Amino acid sequence: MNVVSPELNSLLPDEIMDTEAIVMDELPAESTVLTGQAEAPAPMETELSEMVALNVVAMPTQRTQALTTSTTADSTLGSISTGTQLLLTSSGAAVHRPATPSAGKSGSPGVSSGLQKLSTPFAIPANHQIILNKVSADTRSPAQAPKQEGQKLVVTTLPKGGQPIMLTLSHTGAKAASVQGAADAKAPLQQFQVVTIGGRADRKPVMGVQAVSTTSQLLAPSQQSALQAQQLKTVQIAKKTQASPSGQMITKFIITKPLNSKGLSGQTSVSPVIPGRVLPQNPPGTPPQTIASSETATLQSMPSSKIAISPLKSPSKLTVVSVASQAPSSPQKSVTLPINVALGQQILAVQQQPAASSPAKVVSSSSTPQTIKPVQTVAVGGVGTPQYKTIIPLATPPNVQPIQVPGSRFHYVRLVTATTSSGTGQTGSPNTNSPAIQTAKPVVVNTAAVRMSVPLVPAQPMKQVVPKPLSSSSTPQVVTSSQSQQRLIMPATALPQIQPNLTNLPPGTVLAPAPGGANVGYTVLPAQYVTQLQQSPFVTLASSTSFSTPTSVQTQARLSLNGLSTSDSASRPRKPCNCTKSQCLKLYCDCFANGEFCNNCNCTNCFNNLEHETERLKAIKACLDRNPEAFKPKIGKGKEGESDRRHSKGCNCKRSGCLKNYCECYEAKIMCSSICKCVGCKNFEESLERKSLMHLADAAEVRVQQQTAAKTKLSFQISDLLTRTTPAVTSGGGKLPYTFVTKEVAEATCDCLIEQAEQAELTNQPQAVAERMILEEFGRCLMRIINSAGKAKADCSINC
DNA sequence: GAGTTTGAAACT
DNA sequence: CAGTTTCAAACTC
Repeated sequence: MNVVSPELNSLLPDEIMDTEAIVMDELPAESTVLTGQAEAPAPMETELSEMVALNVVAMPTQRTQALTTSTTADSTLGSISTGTQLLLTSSGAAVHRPATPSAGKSGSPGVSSGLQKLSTPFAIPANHQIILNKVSADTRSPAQAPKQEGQKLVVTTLPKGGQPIMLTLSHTGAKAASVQGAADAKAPLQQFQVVTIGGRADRKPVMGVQAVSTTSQLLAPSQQSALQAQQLKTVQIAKKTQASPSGQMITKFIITKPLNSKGLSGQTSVSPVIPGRVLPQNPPGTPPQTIASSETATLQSMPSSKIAISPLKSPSKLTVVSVASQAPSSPQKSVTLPINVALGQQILAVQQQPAASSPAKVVSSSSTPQTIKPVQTVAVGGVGTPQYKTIIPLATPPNVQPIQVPGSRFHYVRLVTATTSSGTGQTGSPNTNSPAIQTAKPVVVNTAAVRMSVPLVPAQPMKQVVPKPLSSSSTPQVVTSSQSQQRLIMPATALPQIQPNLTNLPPGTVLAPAPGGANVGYTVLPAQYVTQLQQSPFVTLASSTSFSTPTSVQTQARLSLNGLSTSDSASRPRKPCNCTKSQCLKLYCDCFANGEFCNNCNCTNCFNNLEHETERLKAIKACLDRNPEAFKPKIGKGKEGESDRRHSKGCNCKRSGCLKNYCECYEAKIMCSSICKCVGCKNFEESLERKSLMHLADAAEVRVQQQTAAKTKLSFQISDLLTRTTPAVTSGGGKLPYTFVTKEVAEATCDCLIEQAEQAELTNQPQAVAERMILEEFGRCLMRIINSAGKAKADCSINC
């Protein structure tokens, strides 16, 4: 499975891609010890054959089938008895540990290099489905990042006293050990994903699970701290057990890596973004946090899916997490999760695809709302710098839409919701006919090298973001921390039954929407984008629900975008472009240059959208070839002793004197610096022209603000007056008919008052005089209304 | 709104 | 790297 198609990948700059591969091949069927092909090299550096699908079929005896890792569709299932611990390692060491000594064969001790132990065995509930899409790549320092071969992925369940299922995706052997041991401080950190599927949200999370990477074990504590050792990620999902059509209780675990949306674009869908919660990232070394989900999640990745990752302005990886409950009527369903990341933004596409009719694949689970812990946090283990993520459940309309974030760059997010499954579960893209999915394999584990695009933009401080909760049942949570790259997890739809639990999701990790689920998808968005998301027409933030845990909302550092706070940029929606010839695929286009999709623009023949991903990626590549820093902010911090903000390249103005918006320095409200090559520059500190212009600009801005405030105030006053006065139209009474004060009348009155205020201001009238003029005008307006009403009343009495 | 000006981006 | 062209935004009327 390709994360990025070879064609597209070749277009991406090498420096932004890094590969981390874990490949697990088929595991022996009927084997308690499941061993994939150790050291399986990634077929391609750019290829992710990293779908990890673990399908556990819980029979009445809670038999668990799992652990088939392969790119092929013929993987067989291993049978695991109830309460067994399943340990998978990509290194070929997949160990099935029976809970009881006689329950099964003991796994190879060497396999559990990174997985130390599970404190308490858990029974595997039926009908559990989890899909984890794992993207393991250090996007920030790809060149320095050795390939992660020791990644470990732990999947466990927290059901009714059962036993956890643990998947360890680690490459054992001298190679992995040497790599890990020799990892320098810059080496990307391995990440753990622990997915816990529990029958109840309030159940105790897998606190006893300790996952220790090989690197962590080899390194001293101080080294681990420096390296920010692999992070344990725990996801607890409360599930609901439900019988499959065949009558079998099925627990499905699917762990996949991001999929490329190519070939799936036609089927992709984007749902409105609904606020969810902000999940703080655990600092390195902190115990994993657990989030309980209220529903059973069935997730399945499409093997052919790809993920296109383009340089991010922000080094953080985007994580899309989609957890949806599957409709009972659609036992067979698969979800394709195309992910595209371009221009520093990460485009996430999640698409459902019908799975082949395999009993093992058939999973029927109805999402059941369950009590969820009010405060849940998801720690996102970023490499080097932890990152918060915004996970947005995707809403129903099955289409793909970009999410625009004005003022910020690289915010592309493709949201594809898992559509409600039909009886046949036909919602998938025809292009994603991967055998692995169509052929129902109980367990498919694929981990492959991922060549990730690395954002070259420094991390930005986060602004305070308070996503609006969507449904009352959902528990959106906002958790902030001092960490940069905070992100929110936002439910896109009111899906009471869904409460995905995501903890410590690694950057780039994608959790696919449950196939046939309740149309729920999750995408991770940087917190700084939330503001735009709330404003974007593409994203509907439901305000019907309030956070159940308002106290969890914490103040976040404000993001700085080109020197402007996120709130500033967010409050000023980006202007729509008017490109006609560039197809919005060149830096002429502000949308493209800002890493945004065109949205509500006036452009013609626009290719800056999801429908032209290939062209867009090529354009991005071309831009980066010309200028590797093309998508970096132009306004950065200047040299020491200079202004804090300056243009990275400097302007080249010749005729504008750098006092018009033609000048990028002036436009950014910064003065020209020594690196500018402008002629006749007047944009410097002592410039009288500049001061004059600034003064005028400030005065104009103040005037606008005052007018706006006055208008708002007067409108409110008029509205209040009208609402407090009971309309009374009596046939013969003396009361005036306030019903004549219509909206139009009120607006006209406001206009009159504003006009009066402007006149007072233009004539430099003192404030007291101005207020008097306005009040007098208001009185005249009232009199006119009264007179008109009285006249109309008289006319009515005559005519009627 | 049409036309002009401007400078960054793209191209040679 | 420099000169030229293209492009879209800013600006003017």
